[in-house]
Amino acid sequence: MPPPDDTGPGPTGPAPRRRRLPSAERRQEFIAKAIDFFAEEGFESSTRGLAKRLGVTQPLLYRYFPSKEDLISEVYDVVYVNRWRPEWADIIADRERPLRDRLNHFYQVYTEVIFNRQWMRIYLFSGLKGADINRRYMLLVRQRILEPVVAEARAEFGAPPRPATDQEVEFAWTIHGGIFYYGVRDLVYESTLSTDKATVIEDAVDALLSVFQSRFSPN
Amino acid sequence: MPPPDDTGPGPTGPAPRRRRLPSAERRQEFIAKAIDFFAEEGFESSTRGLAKRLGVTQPLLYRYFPSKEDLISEVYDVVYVNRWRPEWADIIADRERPLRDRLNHFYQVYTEVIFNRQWMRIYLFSGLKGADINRRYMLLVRQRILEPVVAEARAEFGAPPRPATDQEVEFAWTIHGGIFYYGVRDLVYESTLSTDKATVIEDAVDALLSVFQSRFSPN
DNA sequence: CCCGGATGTTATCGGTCGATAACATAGCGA
DNA sequence: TCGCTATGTTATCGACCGATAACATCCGGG
Repeated sequence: MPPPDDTGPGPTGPAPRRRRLPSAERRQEFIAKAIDFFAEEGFESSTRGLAKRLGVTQPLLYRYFPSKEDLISEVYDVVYVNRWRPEWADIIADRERPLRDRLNHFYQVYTEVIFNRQWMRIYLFSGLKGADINRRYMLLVRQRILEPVVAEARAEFGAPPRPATDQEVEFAWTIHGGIFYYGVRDLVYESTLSTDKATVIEDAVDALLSVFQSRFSPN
Repeated sequence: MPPPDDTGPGPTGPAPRRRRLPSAERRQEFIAKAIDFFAEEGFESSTRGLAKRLGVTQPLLYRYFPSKEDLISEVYDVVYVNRWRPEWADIIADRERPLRDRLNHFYQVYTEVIFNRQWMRIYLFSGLKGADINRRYMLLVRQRILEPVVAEARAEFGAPPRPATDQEVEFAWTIHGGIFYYGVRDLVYESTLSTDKATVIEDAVDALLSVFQSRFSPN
């Protein structure tokens, strides 16, 4: 007494044929699921595994992407490029508010984007693969986030404007990396973290400000 | 005019047989090279690639390790367990010296161990594989390093001794993670870092102390 | 000197990989 | 409704994977 065939015409027909989708939608679907898949299994995982998760056959992937590496490149683009928000820089530069508020606000919304398992794992996997996309991403962080943060700290504490020194940027990296690593411990290493994100950010911002204050403050 | 055979008897004999080594030494050699190999290529790389790098045939590995996964476990042991120095805790606890000196000294010697490409990459690879060895390592860091650091900061700034709160440990993690991430950027992402390690550590320790001072200091 | 176990190698198995070719059919325009 | 093309599938290729079996040789103890 076999269960009724969902779509097939015959008795357990040749295969329940998949509904056909326009090319653009299929691509989107493939990339979205590929992010999940590669984030979980790593980029060395098989295209067959991905196809299975998509409910399609493996050769179909090759109609949409010339090679596995091309698919991975598109994954990078969606994760790194598309999720960057230009308005983050505005939050940091908004001198209507105290710098502490701005930094807390920035890290709050920034971590809303990067503190998810897919983003974190894709980032770590691609870095280990040697993809220079990570270096480009870090250059973006330095230029759009950290150097502005140093400049704003100078202004906040009454120091004359001057380009951020390497040492100052490096310290901003340390705080930034500390927050980032909190996300890694939570989402990749799955440590059970008892302190909430907002508090961690506030303490990190505290640390950044108190060091920059002692460096930049005229008194 | 063929070059003289190094060891083989015949004219380009069947294969220049590899010198035989006692079992223990061979094992050591295999594990040491496996650390290099897997650190560079990832744990998904083939045992044939490793054997090639070792100059032996691939099945020989299986005389020394029952499976690839067993070999990887030994790699973990050597990297994580054997390189941990119990005396690190002594540096932190030595109240003869100012806490700032102790922390700078500790992070100086700690990073001498973990700031190398093999350690960093093995750590990141194993974490992404879901190996709970990372969670155990982080527990070690928390108990042997971070909780003592918080306790010493309490003592240094005249606060009554009390178990470190989660929030305090989490802040110590942020600073610790910031230093760690400096190593990742240097050795894994191969960013060209212009500020030297000692300065980065000093600034990070500054940040830790100034925040704990404002929390613990009685005045 | 010789023999037997330890230390290696060659050969190979079944499975999986990325990628391609050949074939099938859904579904839209004429 | 017919037919053509885009969207799928099945079948398969050559390479590589972890692992095992069978064979070869070094070398020390008697």
